[in-house]
Amino acid sequence: MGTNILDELEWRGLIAQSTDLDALRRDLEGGMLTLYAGFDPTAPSLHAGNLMLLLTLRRFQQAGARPIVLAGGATGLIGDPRDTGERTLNSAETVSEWAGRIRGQLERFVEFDGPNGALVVNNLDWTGKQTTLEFLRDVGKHFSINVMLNRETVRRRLAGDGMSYTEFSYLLLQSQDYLHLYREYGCKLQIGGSDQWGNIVGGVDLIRKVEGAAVHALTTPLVTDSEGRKIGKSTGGGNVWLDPEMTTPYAWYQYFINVADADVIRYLRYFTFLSREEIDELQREVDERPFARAAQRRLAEELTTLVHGKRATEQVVAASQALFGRGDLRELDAGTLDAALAEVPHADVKISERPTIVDLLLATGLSESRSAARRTVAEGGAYVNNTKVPGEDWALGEEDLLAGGWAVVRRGKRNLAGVRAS
RNA sequence: GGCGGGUUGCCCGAGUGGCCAAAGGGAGCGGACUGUAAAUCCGUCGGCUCAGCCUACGAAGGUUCGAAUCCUUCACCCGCCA
Repeated sequence: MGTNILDELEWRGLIAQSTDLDALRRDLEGGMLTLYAGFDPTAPSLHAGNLMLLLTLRRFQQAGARPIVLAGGATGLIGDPRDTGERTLNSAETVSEWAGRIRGQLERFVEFDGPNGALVVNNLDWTGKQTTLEFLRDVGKHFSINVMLNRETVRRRLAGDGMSYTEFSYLLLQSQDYLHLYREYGCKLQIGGSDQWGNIVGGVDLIRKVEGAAVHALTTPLVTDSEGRKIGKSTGGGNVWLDPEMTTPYAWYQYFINVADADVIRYLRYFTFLSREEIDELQREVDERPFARAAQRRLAEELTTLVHGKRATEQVVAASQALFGRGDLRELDAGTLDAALAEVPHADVKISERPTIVDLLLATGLSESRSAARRTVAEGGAYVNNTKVPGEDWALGEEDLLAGGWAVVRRGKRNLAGVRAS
């Protein structure tokens, strides 16, 4: 069985911190290892940042381990403390709904068949019925306030606006989860992002104290781009979500095709299952022919296929080629335009109303307000069919229509939309 | 409960009666240069029926010709309390 999984993770750069790796290696060799990773429902969907951890779980499964994916129905009600400040509590209904949706997404990245088929659990199932007294006596007694106060996040928060008892307790809940999964399924490894290190070793300590067992912790690096932004934060600020309703497959693809040269090889290691040789080859491409963007294309295709499937990927690739290709838009036929523009925001307009460029930018959602649209035009950032629009009075006419009654509206270099005139 | 400090635009943060749609920084956005990259430079950055008007400096009310700035009340946050 795949005992070289740790070496694999190592060269991919997926190991940030760990407990005794040799001990983990021995456990991996000793039989089927069960491991888990938890995901809190803090939003209706997972985002690109969560994906790396999920894929790491999948790598372990491919190497013969049994993965447990945990949806944090309970922990999501409490909120993992972050440096920036106290979270706003979400209602129980909201968390429950989000947990359900996230659970559905989690299920897509692991296999359920076979001897090492995955398990999906929700920590509300064992935490929800626990009494406060049980919690305080059985779990709380094993945690030292002194140690907890020394945690990085806690210190930062105490130096700032403080922290509620609720969030302070989060560590105990997550630790208890690990203990529960150890007892129930013999789970001996928890993986998480490096910001989870404290929470994970909290569980490791708890298990040692109450069960006398040595279990493992492994974290993946927090992925930031070369500018220090978290992965999956689109330049607009919002997250890049797995849910196609929240981030279209086209937008997802575009996010990855725009990854900087300085980041793309790292991302290929983190997010794809390409071999070392294939990635080395792409590295050469980046070095020798950076303008070809071969690595970015591959990354975007792999990730779009992984999340949205092969068919959706073919469509967004075709759309991207049609819209970003050097060819003349007027040469595209109606079918190609229909397919391509279906992938980007689009709107219907009436040619008889002579919609101005401001109207088009607004209707397609490329601009958020008339002021913003006017500003864009004034700055020379508005284009129709790849031609710069001279002024805000410009209006769409019959002569501007492409096949199928389409016109391609663009804001800046890469924000595209379609308008269909009738 | 008492005392003290605080609440400004997406974020940080200056502003203590008019010159404030509000300094400065960050993020964002557009342009130039490029490779749908990075860096750099320039511009922009509440809304609208846009040389004007409307909304905005925790909330409500008040003083004043005029308030983010003064007064009152309220809410919330932070700190301290033998």
